[in-house]
Amino acid sequence: MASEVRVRYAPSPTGLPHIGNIRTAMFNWLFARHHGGKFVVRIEDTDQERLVPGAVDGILDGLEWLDIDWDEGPRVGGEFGSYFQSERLPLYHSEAERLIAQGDAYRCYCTRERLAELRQEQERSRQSLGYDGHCKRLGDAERRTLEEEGAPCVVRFSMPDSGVTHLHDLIRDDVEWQNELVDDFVLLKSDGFPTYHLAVVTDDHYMQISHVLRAEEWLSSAPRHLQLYRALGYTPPEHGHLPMILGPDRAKLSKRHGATSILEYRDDGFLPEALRNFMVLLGWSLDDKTEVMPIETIQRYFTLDRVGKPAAIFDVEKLSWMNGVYIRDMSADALANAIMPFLERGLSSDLLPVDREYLLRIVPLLQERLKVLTEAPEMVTYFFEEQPVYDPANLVQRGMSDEEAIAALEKSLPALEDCPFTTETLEARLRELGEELGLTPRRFFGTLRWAVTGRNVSPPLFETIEVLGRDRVVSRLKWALAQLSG
RNA sequence: GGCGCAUUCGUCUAGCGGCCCAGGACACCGCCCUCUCAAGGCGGAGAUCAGGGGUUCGAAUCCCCUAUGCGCUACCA
Repeated sequence: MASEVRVRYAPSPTGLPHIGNIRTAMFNWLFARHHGGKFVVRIEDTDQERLVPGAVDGILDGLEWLDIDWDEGPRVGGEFGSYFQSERLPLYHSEAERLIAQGDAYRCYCTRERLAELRQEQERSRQSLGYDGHCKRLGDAERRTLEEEGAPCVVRFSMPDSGVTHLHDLIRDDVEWQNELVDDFVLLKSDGFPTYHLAVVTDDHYMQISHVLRAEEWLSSAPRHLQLYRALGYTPPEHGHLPMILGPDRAKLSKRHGATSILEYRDDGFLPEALRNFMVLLGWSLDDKTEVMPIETIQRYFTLDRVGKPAAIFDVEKLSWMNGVYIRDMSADALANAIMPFLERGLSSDLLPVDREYLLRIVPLLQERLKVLTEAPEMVTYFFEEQPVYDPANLVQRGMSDEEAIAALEKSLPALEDCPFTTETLEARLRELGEELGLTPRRFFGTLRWAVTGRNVSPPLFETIEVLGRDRVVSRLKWALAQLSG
């Protein structure tokens, strides 16, 4: 590629970005990293009415959490700033004025009422929708009068009324539109802010964006943008319209599809690495079998020719599976760090603070049983409780008599009191004891499991006993015995 | 209504004319392992490649039509 690759992610701070939006950001970022180019973030805050306070930080925090770094934009600056469109108004105005002077745009004084009526009328008569060009045909005198009156107005782009606009899309190949079918869209709103169309085209030009990679929902706007580039005398960047991500109901992702913001996935116990890996697979693939791969691999092989066209449905089940894969791959230390905030939030306060050394020994026991971090607190409570509370009836396993259960506990106590406390020695000793008692491992260990953890499922018994330590285990066995004989 | 895009197992996908009566993964089912739960291993079921026409010796792959889905059709992005 002759000139430098420069791509951008241009979110509008009207809310927190959902997974589809971030996936688009990530594809841009991957494209930039793959080509050794620049990834810029630009905030498209041109709709004053829909601005949501805090949205910008939410967006940027989400990117940072995913470790998607940007070379230019908010928080990092850059030579093409400002990276907030609301701070670039004079630029849009001068571009609009130029277009008016050239005859490629005109002021439109149509009221919202007239526009609404027009639309109604068009719908009624089943005509194609769109502005009818009323103000384009205003006479000079008429126009002057309105101007002198200071009538509110917008600036509209004057679309060619014939010919076709052609786009060679990097993902969808060749697409064409009849110019007469696209109406004279608004460039500048009456509040002086540009619309997306004007802002995106001028900024992409001045920020020297080489490739516009955005979601497919923008494909219909491409002819407008292409015509704008032409009228402004700019060379348009390459375009690639990425497949969209749909909710389980096949509709465009929105707030009602559960987790909306990217940060919610963090709070729901997903790892950024897993989410990233999963997201990239929505619309891109390496080959016919590789799915779990490090980000370096993804960056190395990320090319547009491996991006698919059809929209994808977001499947949380598979994300959870992949999260589990990533969890199993972590070091005990890293997992302990990742889990800590969830324990601090999910464990009852009297069990806090968590002893990190102790946690480090627990972590290997739950590592391969964890899918999402939020499951952790529930899985480890009995490691921290003084005495788990449960129905003593559970100590008597199915097919066992009360006497057998009592005997199992009574005989185990002295063994646990003097046996070297390692998984191996404990296992050898207790297996032997089980045989002496004539109990199947299933029943014997089942009883002990309840006594030790207060649960019917847990990590392997002997490991669990070792980690819990002699004092806790002995006292829990005594408690169990007291319950049964009491 | 108009315009545009899309269409391979329930879901994510491989496939860019013969390797495909279609491969992998999640989920599902079974077996093995086993002190429970997982993890892991092995196996199974699951797609007449949306439907119909062509082109070709040969089509999931190219062309046309239809259907369906989605997107756009705002002084929202």
